[in-house]
Amino acid sequence: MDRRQRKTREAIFGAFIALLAKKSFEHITVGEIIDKADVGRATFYAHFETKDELLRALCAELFDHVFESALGDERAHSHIFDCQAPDSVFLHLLQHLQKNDNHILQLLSCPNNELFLRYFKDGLRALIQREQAQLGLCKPAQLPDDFWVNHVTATFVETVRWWVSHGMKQTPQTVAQYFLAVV
Amino acid sequence: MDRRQRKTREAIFGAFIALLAKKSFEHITVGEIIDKADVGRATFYAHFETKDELLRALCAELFDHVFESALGDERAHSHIFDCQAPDSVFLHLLQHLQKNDNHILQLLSCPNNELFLRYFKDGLRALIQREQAQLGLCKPAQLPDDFWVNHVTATFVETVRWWVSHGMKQTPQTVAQYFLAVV
DNA sequence: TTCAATACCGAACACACCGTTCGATACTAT
DNA sequence: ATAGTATCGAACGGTGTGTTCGGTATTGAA
Repeated sequence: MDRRQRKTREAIFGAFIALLAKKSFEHITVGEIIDKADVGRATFYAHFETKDELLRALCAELFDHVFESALGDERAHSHIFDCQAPDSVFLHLLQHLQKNDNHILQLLSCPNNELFLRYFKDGLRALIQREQAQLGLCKPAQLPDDFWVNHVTATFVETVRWWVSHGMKQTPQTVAQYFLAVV
Repeated sequence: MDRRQRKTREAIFGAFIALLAKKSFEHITVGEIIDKADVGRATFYAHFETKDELLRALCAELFDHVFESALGDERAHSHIFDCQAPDSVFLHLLQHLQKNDNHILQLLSCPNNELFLRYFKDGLRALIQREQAQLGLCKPAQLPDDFWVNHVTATFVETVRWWVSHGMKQTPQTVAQYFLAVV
């Protein structure tokens, strides 16, 4: 990819993330983004059709990375799926989040984080759906499968939300323990 | 209240709800609302300072009613808090929702229902926080109190969301049972 | 180094929506 | 009957969007 394209794209993402830390998505204007990114208006629209599409691209970039790396590590160190450590995937995700890769945490705790929580949840649901059997969670017998998957997913997302909104004072181990206690 | 005021207010609410069933809040314009409600532009702004304020007023009207009626019934028929029926409050809420009072269900299942789910959740959290002891839920010992309250709240909201998004094919009893099975 | 491709700039434009104003009209409560 | 008030509707300034286009600067390959 052309170096100019790359730099522009990163400048826009950077400006966007910085703005998202201060105000909600709806109140951010394209004008503000291109000012902070210091790119021309036409340039912005050459990269992203609309502000919504920019958000989508950002989420894709961020969360794909999180889940791929989570799965990648799983595949690399397959011991994670051992019966002795059924909670490791969740713990691993929490630790990954704690490292604050790519400012994900700013986004998850910013004024209105619904957008990001939704992406997070969708990605996570796919992961849980796929690896359900290996996660060592025991589903109460009478529950429909999708209800259970949705419940586990929502509970983990909610746990993360609670964690970041309380300043992440607990260790990932503690949080993982809370999560497992209720699920 | 002046009959004209009342009619206008209801016309706006009605138009707003109808539009929300078709498209997301952000994509609804004041122009569309006043067209469908058949009121003048100035009239709209005489009632609501902004579109956001209209949403807030609608949510307040809807959910206050739900929770008040839930609590009202509790207070009236105090047997609901009997130890024999610790699940009755949740069941009652589900039954109340099933009656589809004031189109709440349309809103909870419309394209982006985040707005309503947030209001629903906030109201519900207050209720659970307050009546925690009487609800017959047993909290695992080591959990922080607010984590637990948040978890129960989020789980109930998520249960309702799952229910409506799957066409409410189950009876309130069944759904209440699913909820209690995971909480 | 040269050069064609292409990314960027920036100003201008048409368009849509917002929220306000104001004089005229119609309705309501008493 | 009348004073008070809600509504109408058109018009206006302001802000944000997404597009266009001619000119400039950078890039990657020959």
